[in-house]
Amino acid sequence: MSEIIDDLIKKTGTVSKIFMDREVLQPDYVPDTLPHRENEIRRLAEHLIVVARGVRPSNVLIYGLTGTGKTAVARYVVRKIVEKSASLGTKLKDAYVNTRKVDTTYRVIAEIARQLGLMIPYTGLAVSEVYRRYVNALENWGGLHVVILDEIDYYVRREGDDLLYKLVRINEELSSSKVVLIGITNDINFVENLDPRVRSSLGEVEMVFPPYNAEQLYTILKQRAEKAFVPGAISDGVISFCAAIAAREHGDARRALDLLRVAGEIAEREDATEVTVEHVRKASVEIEEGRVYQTVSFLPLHQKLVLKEILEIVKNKGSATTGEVYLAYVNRARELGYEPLTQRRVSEIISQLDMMGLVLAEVVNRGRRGVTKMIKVKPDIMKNIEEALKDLG
DNA sequence: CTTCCACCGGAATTTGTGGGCA
DNA sequence: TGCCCACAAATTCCGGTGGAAG
Repeated sequence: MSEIIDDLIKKTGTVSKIFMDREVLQPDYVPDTLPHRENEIRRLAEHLIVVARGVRPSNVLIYGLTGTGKTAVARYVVRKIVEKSASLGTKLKDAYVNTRKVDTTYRVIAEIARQLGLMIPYTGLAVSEVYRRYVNALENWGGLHVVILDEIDYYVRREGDDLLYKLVRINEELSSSKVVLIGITNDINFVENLDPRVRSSLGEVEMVFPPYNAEQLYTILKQRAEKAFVPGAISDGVISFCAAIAAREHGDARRALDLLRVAGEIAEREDATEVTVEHVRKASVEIEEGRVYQTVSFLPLHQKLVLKEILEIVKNKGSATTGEVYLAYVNRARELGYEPLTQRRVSEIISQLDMMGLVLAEVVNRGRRGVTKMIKVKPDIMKNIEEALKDLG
């Protein structure tokens, strides 16, 4: 046992043969330069720079698929301008909220207020109270608050656009201070469901981020790789292989960087001196397997039970329906001494499992035999799921 | 052409927990 | 102390639905 630990310490404790600075490849790392986004940076900066004269710029809406640098550009530009504002003597602060992670109205405003320096308890207050405190704090402070709302499409889909409406009109309540919104979304169509007033205000300025192509991904990876890896530990060919894989999957730079990092980690684990194409292939598999295993093992009890029964039925018959799964689930739950959930709930759980990519659930119409979900499981992840489900016995 | 199955999925409501404020 | 609040999971209620069987 202790040899294993010693061995690990030796490996990580000594200088790595592969990594020079693995931080550079972490998803939350914001690099000093963002290649192929120079135009977007300039446009956003030009738009926001009027804050230097104490003027409030109009709100901005940024579109683009995942991993196209929307968040990085927005945060980068805002950060730079806030840094500059100190020397210009303008009062400027920023707030960044990912509304997919911070996913209720209360938590979004609370988070914005907190980043202005307020102390807001994480529950107990009314939403309107938090809003009031935020407005008061803004008035007392008398500056300009740049608020970045990331992934707002997810938020609006769940909670509606009431909060957005309030935020968009917040300046009417303020005299000494101002708020600027920068909205970021993956979904171009989501604006159509917005209240017209919100749409026109938020969309005063719109920016679209196109996906990266393989060539651009290559330069991005190359730039990071030079900082992240020991010289000679990775070749251009391997980098472009990563870029090609990611480009095939909609030009997602985050994916490409993940791939590079995990490939490096595998190489390190194997005690290799160089990252090879083979390591990248393994990384690609490992990322997927790890994702499946992780999501399954963190599933709550009843979700696991449902998934288990789905697997059971699919193994026998190739596919399952909601009714079959529910029946099997109820029996199993009783057997184990748990009170079964209702069918309505189980139906929802199946939909959730589908969204997580663990099963494929398609709503099908079987004529007189009713409407149900045809549930299947991709054969290549079945073993992974079973492995993660072992503890259910 | 009509019926009618076996669910779907939206909406409202409940339950239980953790907490704020005066 | 009493009243108000947020929130996730679950329940209750119920109006659809679309195509194979009749």
